[in-house]
Amino acid sequence: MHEENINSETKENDSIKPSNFIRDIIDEDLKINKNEGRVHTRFPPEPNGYLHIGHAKSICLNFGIARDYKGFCNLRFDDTNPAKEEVEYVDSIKEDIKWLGFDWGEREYYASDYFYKLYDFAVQLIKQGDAYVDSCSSEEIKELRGNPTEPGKEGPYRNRSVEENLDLFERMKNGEFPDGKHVLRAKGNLSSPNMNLRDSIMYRIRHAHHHRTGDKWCIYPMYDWAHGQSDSIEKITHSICTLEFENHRPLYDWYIEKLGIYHPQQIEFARLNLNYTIMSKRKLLELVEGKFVAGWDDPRMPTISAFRRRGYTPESIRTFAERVGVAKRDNIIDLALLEHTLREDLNKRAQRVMAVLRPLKVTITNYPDNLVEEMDAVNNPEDDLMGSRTIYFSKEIYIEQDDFMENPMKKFFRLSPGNEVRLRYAYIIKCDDVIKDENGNIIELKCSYDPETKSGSTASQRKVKGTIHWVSAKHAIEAEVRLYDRLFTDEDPGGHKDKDFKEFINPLSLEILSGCKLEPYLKDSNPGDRYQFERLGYFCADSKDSNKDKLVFNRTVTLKDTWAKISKG
RNA sequence: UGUCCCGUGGUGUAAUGGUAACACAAAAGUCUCUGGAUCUUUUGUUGGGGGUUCGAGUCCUCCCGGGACAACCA
Repeated sequence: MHEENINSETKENDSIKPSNFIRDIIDEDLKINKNEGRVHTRFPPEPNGYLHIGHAKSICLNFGIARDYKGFCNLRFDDTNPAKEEVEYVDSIKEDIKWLGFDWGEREYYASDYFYKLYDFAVQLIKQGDAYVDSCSSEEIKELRGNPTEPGKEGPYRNRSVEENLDLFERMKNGEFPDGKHVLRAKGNLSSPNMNLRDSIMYRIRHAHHHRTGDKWCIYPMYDWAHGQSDSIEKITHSICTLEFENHRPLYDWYIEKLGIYHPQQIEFARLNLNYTIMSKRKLLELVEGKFVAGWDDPRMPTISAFRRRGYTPESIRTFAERVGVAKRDNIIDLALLEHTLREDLNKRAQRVMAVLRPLKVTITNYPDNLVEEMDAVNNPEDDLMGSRTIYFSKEIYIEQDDFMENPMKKFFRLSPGNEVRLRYAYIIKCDDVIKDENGNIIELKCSYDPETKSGSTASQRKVKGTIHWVSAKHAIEAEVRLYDRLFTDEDPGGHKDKDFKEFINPLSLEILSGCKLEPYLKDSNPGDRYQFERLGYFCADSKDSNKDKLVFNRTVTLKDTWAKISKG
């Protein structure tokens, strides 16, 4: 492995602690010594898909608070629905959190760890008359629940005796009934304007195999019943979740109070939305299952594993999570902000290298046939410690097709007939002749160089307007390069009622280039290594497909390209 | 038309009754052997009405707008 400093941690600006309303609440709690001064959060993913950038925000929030307040953050898998959950997801979630740079220590928990405890809590509520077994079908329950403007109605089973409820519930647990036969419900308030309080379902019967408890259980707790009690068991002080659970908070509090157990505080914040991106796990799963992308870690996905594979650094994602802030209003963050934090980080750390993606052969007619010159190239102008490397120059080189224009438009500073350009770290060349094939395609350029202009020489002061990158033909190595662009053409692909989000998939989101010419320095690159291809962008050796025999690079992000703006407008 | 939540430049976030700020984006310029980076500059903001106050983005009130909620999902 090239042990560049890009693979090591760099300092972030976390000397300035972020301020937000949640930290304000914690500060106030600490002031009155609530929870004996403890701060304990948790990150509670459901293992039913891969984590995405929105989860990264939540991870940074929860683990960041624990870190800054010298508290703890638990990792707790919310695995209460065996139908959707898999160990593959558990493993990927752990990997992603670690990669982001957070550590849950020994505190890896599962809601399923508490199934017995939860069962006992349920028995307690039944005995108190606060829960009952309902034998209505789901359709009947829905019917009786009413709607936001009309109160619900009492069903025929609501006033069963405690004994009968206890008996039925135990038999539910023992597997005496088929799926859907009964449910356990909280005895709430059927006319509450908050639908969540209208006898929320606590348990349903599911004869299903669970990834951790196997076939031990055939009743599974619902989210509302499992979550708050799990928080309480773990003595979580601040249970931070997203806005859609706001209406659930009264129920969260109700269960805790009825049970008389430790009362964590639920606080809701607005989830992250990114333009040109879809964040719904259901839709992401649809993209994966429908083969619209190559998998959860396809570099076009907004998942953490995809960002990793694409070449994003964990630091840049953490910085991003900090910059987007935490508040309660709905937001759509500009993708440009994420790309900015990425470039900012990569600019400081990425090894520079020259690579020609769409090669155009250039023969330097007045250069000696067999001469090879060695030149010194700076590895990172932002970091002297990264040193320099040797590059090779010879009579035949490749330049980028985009760096030549037969009929240059104004402000085109690169190569054109009769014009000069500097070859980075080498000489100034002039285009004398354009060679075309029978179809009129440009296949080669004949140029002449000015021997007096070698980089670094005292006589090299002559200025030309443009500098381009190049690779010596005889020294070049080949690679496949995958150019990734945004997956959707619409700013809000999921926001159209009349159109399916998949209609907005960008047909140009992936372009695969083969036969790209790289400077030989890259031959030892390892999967995951990140580079800046000068003047093009940041690239990362693909972690799955790149190897010694076939190098594959993913474009992480382009450099800012003011020329693209000029040439378009 | 029930309950809850939310409205600050184009996008986000801050200002905790006292000069509306920061970042991104956009635009102009500087510099440059990366049309990158750097540096400089510019544009542009408190949803509306009423009230309290010496003073309101902030407190009160009404209105307007947006979002969430009627899975045996989380």
